[in-house]
Amino acid sequence: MNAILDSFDDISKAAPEPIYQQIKKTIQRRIESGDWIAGQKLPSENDLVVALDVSRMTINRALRELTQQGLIKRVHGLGSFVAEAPRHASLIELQDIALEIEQDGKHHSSQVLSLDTVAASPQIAAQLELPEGSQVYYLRAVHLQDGLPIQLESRYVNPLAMPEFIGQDFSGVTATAYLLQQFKPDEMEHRVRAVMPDRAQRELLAMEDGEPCLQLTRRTWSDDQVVTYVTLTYPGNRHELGARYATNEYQLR
Amino acid sequence: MNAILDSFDDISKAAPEPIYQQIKKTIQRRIESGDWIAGQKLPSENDLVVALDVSRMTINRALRELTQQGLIKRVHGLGSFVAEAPRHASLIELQDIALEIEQDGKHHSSQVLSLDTVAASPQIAAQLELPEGSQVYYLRAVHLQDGLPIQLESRYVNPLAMPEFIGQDFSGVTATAYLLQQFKPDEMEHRVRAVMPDRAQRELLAMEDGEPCLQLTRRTWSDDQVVTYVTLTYPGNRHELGARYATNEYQLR
DNA sequence: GCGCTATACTTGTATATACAAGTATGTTAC
DNA sequence: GTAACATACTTGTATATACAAGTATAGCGC
Repeated sequence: MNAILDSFDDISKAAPEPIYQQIKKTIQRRIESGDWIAGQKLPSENDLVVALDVSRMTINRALRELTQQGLIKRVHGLGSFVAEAPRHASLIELQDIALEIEQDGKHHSSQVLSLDTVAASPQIAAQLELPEGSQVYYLRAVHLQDGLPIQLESRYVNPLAMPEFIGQDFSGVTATAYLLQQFKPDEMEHRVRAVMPDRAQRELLAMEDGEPCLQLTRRTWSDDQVVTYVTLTYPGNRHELGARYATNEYQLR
Repeated sequence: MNAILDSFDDISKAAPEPIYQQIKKTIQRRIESGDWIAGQKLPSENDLVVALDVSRMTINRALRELTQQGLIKRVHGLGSFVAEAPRHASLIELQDIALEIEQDGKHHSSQVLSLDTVAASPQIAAQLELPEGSQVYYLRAVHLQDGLPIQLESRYVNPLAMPEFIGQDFSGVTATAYLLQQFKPDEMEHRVRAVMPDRAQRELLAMEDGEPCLQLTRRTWSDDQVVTYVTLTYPGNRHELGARYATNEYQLR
């Protein structure tokens, strides 16, 4: 146990860096170096109070923030433990096509192809977690960047969750923007595939023969209901998904 | 100003929920409802101490955690302000192919096609941020899931950053796993495209004619150097990228 | 007008203390 | 043996207090 506490040599109250930060970094280094392994018990707050001659609140703050960062886990009444190593996740950001285009300094427009109430096929009903044959809203639209088609939107909406959807005018706002305004999603599922477009899609996207598409499908939950199930199809040669991040700009809990 | 403080009616010291939580939620609701707009100044800690009859440390904790969550911004000596609304980001997780396959309960194997030192083409040199014609390491490998090819890896490695790379044996560990073990990336860039494979790729991936591929390219930085630039090619009909998240499992700062 | 200083207000950090509440263990009563 | 209880140790929260340090402003001296 003393060996563990010895790790905390270099805590200095005179240093310009706050004490709680120094404690955090010390622990963080030990964990990331693999020196302390997952599940291992950390010294208790009181142990550290004695060893470092620092107030318990200061130590509490350090450990609390490490917990928020996912490096350690704390159990009320039991102690603090090194957390399992997080999955190494890399992330791609997806956002509303209209925003994305306009951030590029280009002009976005869209064209609604259809907006109807239809009976859900078994497949669609399953995706929306509704009984087969339920009435659902179905929107089809093309999004253009400087006049060139760049995204095909095929969206099913759960009328129980979004009754107003059918009456909206989507020439001005995108359905994505409208829905995000209406509710706060609490769960999302994404899939990205490469597919060959059928002829109708190829024509709508003004694509050459033999060109593939990037296809993104997304389901969005709110209140344990699937609100919307959307398939976005992009011409493979005209669009790519991507992002660049500093690795501490995002966090997975 | 009083109108703002009136929002804090429902703070109860007797409630089972901690006071700092109640304060956080109250503020969070006001911000998310659009009631308080970006840039608006919040009451100071001392204002809240008086208004809520709560210790300053409790309020400090609430505001500090809201800052960590990105909902507010605090300026030392000035005050606390409602933060700009975060971009609405949705994320896809990418991870080592070997891990992904084995988490699926399937068997991963890989085959190194080549591992050489080559002169970087202008394009490759640019991606690696090296002078044209630099010597770089070049690895090509196929990854198989239960014997079926599922990923083609084409990786360039900066020898200045990873001199040991060329001497490794990648039949046991994947290059991804090896590199992640060697250094901690501090920045990453991802792109996802749909492409048609050339004949060599099609054969390596055992694909039918006319099938598209999902192509992911990634650049990884450490110490402001590009360490590796990799292109991963997946058969479109055999693999998709995806993830499902509760929206508060990730966070973008 | 210009520059300096004093002042008031803000957030940031650290401490000492207190009590609540969860977990595990040992002990006692039956 | 088993159930109830006591105890020791842990984290979780809340308070009162103190000082440091950043920002803006008012007022003063010149």
